Amino acid sequence: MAHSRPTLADVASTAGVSVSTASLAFSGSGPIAEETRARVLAAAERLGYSGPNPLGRSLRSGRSGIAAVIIGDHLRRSFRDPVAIQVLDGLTGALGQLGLGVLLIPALPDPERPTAVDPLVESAAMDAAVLIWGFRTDDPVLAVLRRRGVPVVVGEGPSTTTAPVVSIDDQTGSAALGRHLLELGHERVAVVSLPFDAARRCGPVDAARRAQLDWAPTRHRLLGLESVGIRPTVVMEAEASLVEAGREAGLRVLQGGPGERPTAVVAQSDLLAAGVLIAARELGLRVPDDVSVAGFDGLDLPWLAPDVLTTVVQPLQARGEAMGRMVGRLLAGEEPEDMVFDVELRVGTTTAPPPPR
Amino acid sequence: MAHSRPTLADVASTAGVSVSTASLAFSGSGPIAEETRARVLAAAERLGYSGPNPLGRSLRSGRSGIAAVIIGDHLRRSFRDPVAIQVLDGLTGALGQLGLGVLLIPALPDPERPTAVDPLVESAAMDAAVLIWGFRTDDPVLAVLRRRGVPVVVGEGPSTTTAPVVSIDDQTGSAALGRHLLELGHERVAVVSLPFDAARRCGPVDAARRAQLDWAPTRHRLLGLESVGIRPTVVMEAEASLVEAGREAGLRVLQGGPGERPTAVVAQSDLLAAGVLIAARELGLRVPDDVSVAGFDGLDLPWLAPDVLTTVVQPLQARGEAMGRMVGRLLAGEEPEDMVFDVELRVGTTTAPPPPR
DNA sequence: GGTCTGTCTCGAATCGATTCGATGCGGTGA
DNA sequence: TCACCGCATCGAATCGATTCGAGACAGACC
Repeated sequence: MAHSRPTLADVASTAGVSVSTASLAFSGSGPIAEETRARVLAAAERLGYSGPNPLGRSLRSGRSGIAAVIIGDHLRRSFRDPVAIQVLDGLTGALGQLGLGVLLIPALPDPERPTAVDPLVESAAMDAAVLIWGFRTDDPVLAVLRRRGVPVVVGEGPSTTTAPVVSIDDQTGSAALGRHLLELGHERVAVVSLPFDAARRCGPVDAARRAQLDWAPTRHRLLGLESVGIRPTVVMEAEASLVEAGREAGLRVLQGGPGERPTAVVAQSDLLAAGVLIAARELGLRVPDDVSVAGFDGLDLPWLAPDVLTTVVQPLQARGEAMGRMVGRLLAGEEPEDMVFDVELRVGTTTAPPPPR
Repeated sequence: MAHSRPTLADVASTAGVSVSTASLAFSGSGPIAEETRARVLAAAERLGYSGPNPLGRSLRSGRSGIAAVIIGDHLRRSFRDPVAIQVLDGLTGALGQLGLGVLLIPALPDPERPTAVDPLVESAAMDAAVLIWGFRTDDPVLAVLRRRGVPVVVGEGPSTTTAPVVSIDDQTGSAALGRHLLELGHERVAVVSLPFDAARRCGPVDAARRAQLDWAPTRHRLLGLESVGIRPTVVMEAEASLVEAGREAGLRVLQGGPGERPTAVVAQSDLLAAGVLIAARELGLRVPDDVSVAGFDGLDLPWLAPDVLTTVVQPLQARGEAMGRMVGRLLAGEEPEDMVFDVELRVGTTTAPPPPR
């Protein structure tokens, strides 16, 4: 007591009341005379007691006040994508409303021990977990959380789980974009895709690779195009949703003469699309005169000015907030349904009819 | 016991041992027969017991295994800056090594109640806190943490505190950049600065505003230029370290004819510099022929290609890691000194001698 | 005066683990 | 044979709070 921080018991004895009364003075859950309360608070002030220790409180209540946000990648890679940031921002806001803090866990899969899981996933205190990025259908993280009995919300990830999923209507949005390109008259459409899985290869996709496709947004956005009858001349898998990766993929996709190369490139994210724009510029191609470029996400990319990207707008922050609210419902004992947000095609200046032959 | 999750006591009684022995089987801190241990683990497996409850463990050990990372802004604003992301990435990595999780707290100052503090800062369980962004010298967050007795490491922030600070040598780096410009022959140098404080105005800085300058990197980078004799023709404060803000400030700074406008613009971050480049392009100015532009941070900005920004490179991830290690030393009871990283001038293609008159 | 009601306070149990000191036991050396 | 030692195990205290049921007391009413 001399050295360590004061406890509620110290405060109580200083104030001349019992521990339970002192507890009441802080929590306010129960009848207490105003005068007594003031005496307790004064004693606390005097001792430099700064409120009930959260650890003791947690143990008793069984709740830690923490929601884990688990990401299957390095932060420096995932969070260079403004998409992730905005979702996270909405999520922390909504969780904050619930009184929950956000424990950030970058749960990198270890290629050498694929079933191993970050120790924090295994043992950190958490009332719920949100998987927002980069998980496989059979991800061990999911298994560990289930074993621990932690309620889980899945942001972007496998849909074949027992956890509720908050996602966007990738497929419909992609289909709308596809129709837009068809109406403009495009026949040779190339796709620069998001990664297929954690392997993060970069290169053209063949049938074998296509069969491995495990990442939900990638698959749905591809299906959307195909659903309106577009057969991509090539699907070029990018290493990550980053400008640099889009540029690299763009350079490979846009090779060839006017008769061979695609007249339109659909990138599966705005950052990839920005990279493709840069690649086109480097190759001396005019957008949209020589080639049309479209993205996905609806980011605000001022440095593309004066170009305005044709893209599919998704509600990023709202998606994060919805994930947060779903955590709340899970904790309230409900069994929420999956949730799908609508998206909207926004036509900019980067798509136009294909060049005449 | 029927409904709730099994506890160590359940496992112990199932295995036919005492609770303390069962604890030993999991923690491994103490002698235990291999055979007994196996029996305990088997019982745990049978009951679906997934390891000791972190809350109980925490209460006993007095440690939560959590380090708070506190940011004085919305995530969607701070984290759109790759600088913040890379620092955070290094930080989480280093804290992970220590077995600490990262509790992310966006502690937005409430303009109506400036002394109020996010409830999580007030009451979340944490073994240490790292303030990485956007704090004033007399920030109430710091006061609350001190009252709670939480060890604090300051990333970018007030240097006049009792907490150790991990920073970079802004001033020397800025001075090197200043000398580079002087050697090229520049006389009219404008500055596009980082925000001065949380107020986030955007506009030219007058003496009164200059006196309010409370944000360490802004001040030091300004001092560095002045220390080599550069008197900026104007200091234009930007709203945030973002491309769009840099563009806006750049448009205002680059007004005027060849004889009036600055021949060089020093932006206090690479994102701001990128915005200035865009502004110059929009105004029909060639870089570096008509105007030189320099930044700070040393980011990888592929979409500026073929330009390569002249900038001051700072070790972002290493800085984050150092902050993490400093937390470790604080927890070990040491009293670490402040830490300052060196930076390095990297000359790119965006600076050249001023145009002849 | 006695009883009842309502308000305030208290003691003790509880949350789930860790840890320290004690105990029992088989084996060794004198 | 006895004292002693080390290993494995156990019991009980402990961490810091919350909460429930019980008790004390004052005022109101019959």
